[in-house]
Amino acid sequence: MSNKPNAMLELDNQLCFALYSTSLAMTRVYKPLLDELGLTYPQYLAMLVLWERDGLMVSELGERLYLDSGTLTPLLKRLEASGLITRIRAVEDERRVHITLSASGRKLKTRAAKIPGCILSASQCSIPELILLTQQVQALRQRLVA
Amino acid sequence: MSNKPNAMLELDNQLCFALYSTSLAMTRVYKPLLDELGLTYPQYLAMLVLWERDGLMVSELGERLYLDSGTLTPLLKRLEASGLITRIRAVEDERRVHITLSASGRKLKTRAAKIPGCILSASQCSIPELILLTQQVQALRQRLVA
DNA sequence: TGCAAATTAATTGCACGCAATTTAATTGTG
DNA sequence: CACAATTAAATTGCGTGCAATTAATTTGCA
Repeated sequence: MSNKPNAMLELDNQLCFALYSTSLAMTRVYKPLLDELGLTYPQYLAMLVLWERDGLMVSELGERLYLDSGTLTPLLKRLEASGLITRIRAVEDERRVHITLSASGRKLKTRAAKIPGCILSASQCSIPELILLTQQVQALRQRLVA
Repeated sequence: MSNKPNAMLELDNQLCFALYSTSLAMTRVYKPLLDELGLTYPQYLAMLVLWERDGLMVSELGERLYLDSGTLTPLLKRLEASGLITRIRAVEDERRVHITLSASGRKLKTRAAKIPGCILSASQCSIPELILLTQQVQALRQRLVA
């Protein structure tokens, strides 16, 4: 910053805009890679969660992704329509819906495996630099949601 | 990362998700502050640009914000409907539309002046830490758009 | 000069995010 | 047991982002 009167209001001094514009830039880099898999970027994030742990409820998926059912329900319906997941009401508590990978949903993970390397090379970051930046941004997120 | 087989595909190892979720968390912190001004977060960004330099063309605004006319045209129409800006076709080149602040658009800057401080306190960051993180994220953005 | 190429916004269609509400099921309390 | 409170997901409505297309204007070149 500086001693200019409104330096705090300048776009390029704002962390929020750096995050916003960089996140969108990241999504644009993913786009052609995800097009090959038939996924949007938020759908890809949901698949990442399910590849780690299958059978989560919608609300558990939402906690992992910081998204609510208003966002996830239609997104998951599209993944179901694509044949990647199934949405099944829990018998023990019919309010809950469990999200389960289909065979083709599990199989897609192998095709997705090359994506992180592509992104790494596009970001032109060293691995340690990338890890540090990730941790710093995660730490900021934790302070913001508190 | 680690030596686990799919560590690169784990959600919490991904810089992209850190940026995405932190950017959304940031927007949620802004929401109540911007509600008072009657602005959405992207509208606020557009106003930040115009408070720095008035009379830009749509495409110049887009270069600053990394957004295209498909996003900006409807956003700017809403700002015009709110009475904060005017959209005027340039006489020298009628393809161009200049965005100009109205009196109330200029005046809104004084009410917005307190926002950066609120965000700073919510982010619980020291100023030097915030500046450094902003620069690192901006540098990543530059590499991604290249 | 004439006219194709390029430029600038606007439009269309789709997929998010999210606030607010609704629906359905379960829990807790008297 | 009854029934209000709570919980989980779905729905509705609005404002982005963005690809693809369109419309209007200007530029550049034969």
